[in-house]
Amino acid sequence: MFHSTCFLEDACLSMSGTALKIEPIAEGLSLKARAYDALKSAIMNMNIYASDAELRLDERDLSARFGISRTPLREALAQLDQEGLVRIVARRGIFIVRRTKAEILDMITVWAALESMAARLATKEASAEELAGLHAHIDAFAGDALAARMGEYSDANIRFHQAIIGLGKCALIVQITDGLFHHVRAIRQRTIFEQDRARRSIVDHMEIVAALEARDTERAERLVREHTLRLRDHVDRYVDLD
Amino acid sequence: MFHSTCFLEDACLSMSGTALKIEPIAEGLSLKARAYDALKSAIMNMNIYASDAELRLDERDLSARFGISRTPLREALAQLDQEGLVRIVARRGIFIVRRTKAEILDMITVWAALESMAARLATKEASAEELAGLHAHIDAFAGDALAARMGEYSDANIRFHQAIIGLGKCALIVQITDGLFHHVRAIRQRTIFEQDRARRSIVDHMEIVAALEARDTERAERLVREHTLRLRDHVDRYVDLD
DNA sequence: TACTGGCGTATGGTATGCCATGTGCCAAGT
DNA sequence: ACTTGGCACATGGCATACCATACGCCAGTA
Repeated sequence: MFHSTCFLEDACLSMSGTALKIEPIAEGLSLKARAYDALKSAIMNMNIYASDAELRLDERDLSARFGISRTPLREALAQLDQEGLVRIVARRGIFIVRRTKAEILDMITVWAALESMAARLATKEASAEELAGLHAHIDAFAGDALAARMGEYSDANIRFHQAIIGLGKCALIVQITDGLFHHVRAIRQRTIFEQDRARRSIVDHMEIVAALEARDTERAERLVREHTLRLRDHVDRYVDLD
Repeated sequence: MFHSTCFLEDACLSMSGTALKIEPIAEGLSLKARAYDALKSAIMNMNIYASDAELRLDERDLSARFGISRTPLREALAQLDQEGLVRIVARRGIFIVRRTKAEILDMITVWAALESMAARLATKEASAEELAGLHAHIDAFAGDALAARMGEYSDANIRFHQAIIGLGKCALIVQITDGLFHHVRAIRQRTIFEQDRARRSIVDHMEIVAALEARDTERAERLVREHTLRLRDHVDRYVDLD
């Protein structure tokens, strides 16, 4: 099975000198997948102050606007429904779900649990080179550099946390946190400018890297957990949602 | 909105003396939902030694056997695909996914991370009565009673862990672990009879309850984590999958 | 004015048929 | 005997039409 594919790949390798660049040809994405991506990014980027009317979707209207039939669109919506981004109610409508503050707090809690476990695993599974790579995410913002580059810091911040999660080498932890990514990034972006949180964040990160490189499993886990739970407490106290 | 529904409920309450028992009438489940449930339980209960031919599903055949059209069946299959229970390949077929040992280990790891976080939360969120309720899951098996009731123990074991997770009062942790439930239960059932694990499990559980009731957050978290990671190590070493 | 009942419309659910493409069979050629 | 080309069939993707029900409008009644 798959012989023809193998031949094709072999041919490509052996012809590495030519300009021939075989590629997937078709964009490869099904209408369902494209509709899913479009809807997901639209929902994610939606203004949080949208009116109730904007929180409602219509299958026929959307299928017409995407230029596809209802069938693949419905499959995309069903997937978003399962992920909790929308809620489909029979014969009533499809509603974009507003995240409650409690749900945001739960997401941060789960993130704390999983990233701290990943940190624990990283002290055992990650190589010295991999751990050293973590410095790249924080060194650029050390000391005085932070103030000048605050704009970049928020993204570098979340990437640092994702990098730790990756070094845990647990695919399921990566998968679950990826699902929470958009929400957690949004809340980190929103809070990073408050109360000197960025500077304190950097200090925490350096301590975390030190613990990881010292292979201090318990300390690495604890520092990561406390770091993220502090974010949780901050959101709980000072951020106004709903 | 929903006025008629409210009237109905009020009527039911005020007529609480009569034999009239209004109920949902229709089973309420869509064909998609019913197909989903049927397929999920069928896959979960499938013999792990199924032949390759049995690992393949056919939309038309299944829709005929369920007595429904392909559309709701496809939606059910798409959901199972997203959950990772099956893999749908365009114009190739639908294949039941065999879990690799690495995936099982990842699930146990995530369970450990989330249950230990739940235990941490439970020391702060759960009432004394709620924590006392945990005894019900283990007292029946204390001491000599265990040997006589091994058959029941496996289920009581997993229910104990779910109870702790519930007391963390974090809906998302409950939701994620529910998704892992079937797999983790299966592996616990498979290993509980080995190497006196049941008896040691009981001891662990009693210590965990003690730590929770003492509101010792760090200890409760650690005991739960270590308890589940021991299961992970046991599976890693002694259980033969794939 | 307030309530009721029925009917039309909107909307998600379901059934069905066609389409594009991957696979395997089989015959023809070497 | 082995390769090759093409055809038939299998199979998931997609389009379309119809169905059942929730909601709202509106006339009719007291």
